Amino acid sequence: MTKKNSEETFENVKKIFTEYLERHAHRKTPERFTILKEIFATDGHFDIETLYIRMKNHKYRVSRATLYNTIELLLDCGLVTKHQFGTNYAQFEKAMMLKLHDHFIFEDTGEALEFYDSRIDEIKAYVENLFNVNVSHYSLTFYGNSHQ
Amino acid sequence: MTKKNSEETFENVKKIFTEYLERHAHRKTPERFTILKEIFATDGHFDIETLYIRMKNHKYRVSRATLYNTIELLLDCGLVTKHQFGTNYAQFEKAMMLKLHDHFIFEDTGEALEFYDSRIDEIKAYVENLFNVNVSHYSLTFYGNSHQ
DNA sequence: TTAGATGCAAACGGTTTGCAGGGAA
DNA sequence: TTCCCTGCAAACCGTTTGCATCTAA
Repeated sequence: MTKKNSEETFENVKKIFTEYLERHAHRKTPERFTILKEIFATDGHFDIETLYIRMKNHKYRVSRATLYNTIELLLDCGLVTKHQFGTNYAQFEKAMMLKLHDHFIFEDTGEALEFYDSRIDEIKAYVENLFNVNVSHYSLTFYGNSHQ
Repeated sequence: MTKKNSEETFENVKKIFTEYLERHAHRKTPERFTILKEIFATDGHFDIETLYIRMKNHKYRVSRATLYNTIELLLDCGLVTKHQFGTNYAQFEKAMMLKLHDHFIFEDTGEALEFYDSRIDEIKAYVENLFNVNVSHYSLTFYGNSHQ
């Protein structure tokens, strides 16, 4: 992806967040946009502490309270997703606009690989029909190790 | 299921645990078997605090430390499974010997329904082949609400 | 007898909360 | 000017740990 493209992508994301904040009468503070920028500038999963340290290294100091607060907004407007890979702390990642994806976690290192298999959508439809419910989101994670 | 049958089932479970403890040179303490019994006497999910209180109500006092310790053993020998349904505390349930099952969680109440769809095994095979890994376990959970 | 297990309470660590000060609208 | 938001630090709470005591083997 070219630099121009990723800039365009971030502009889209910024617009989505801006509209979300306006729609909910939330203030457009510089902290909120800086956090959004930091999240979209890096790939992969992160937890709050990692994000906190990363922003400090980039000479931008925010409080953990603001990070938790802002992540909540980003989750609510769908720009970030939350994972709980069997640990007792949450991990996040920027939302994939193009397709949903699921995870394989290496049990020894915690490293995450991503995949997508459309059969999950069939299972989802099965569940919605079986229980007469609406599924708003789901989590599919495999855990294991290298073959031998 | 008759009373006789469920007693037989618990005898099996007790035997599995006993053999596990012997194989690993762990002591067969009364606490460990009482905890196992308490877990298999009730259905559904539970967390450590709930189990702790339930045992207290049954006039059997164990420390939380022993509960955490014993749960770890039960997980290791496959008699109990652990879930982390997006919260920051773990939930457990006795292992289903007959079939694996997955969950639908009501977002408002936290209530859990269980289901099984064999297409998950196809996805598992796909992932193992894709990444050249062995999957030791997995987690599939849908979240949502009643249809209207 | 003795190494491993228990119970208690303190420590730990991620997350939440209360509040004074600051800044977006 | 208003009152929502931020930063800080304390509180919170599920989980882990240290240690004296106990007990299964």
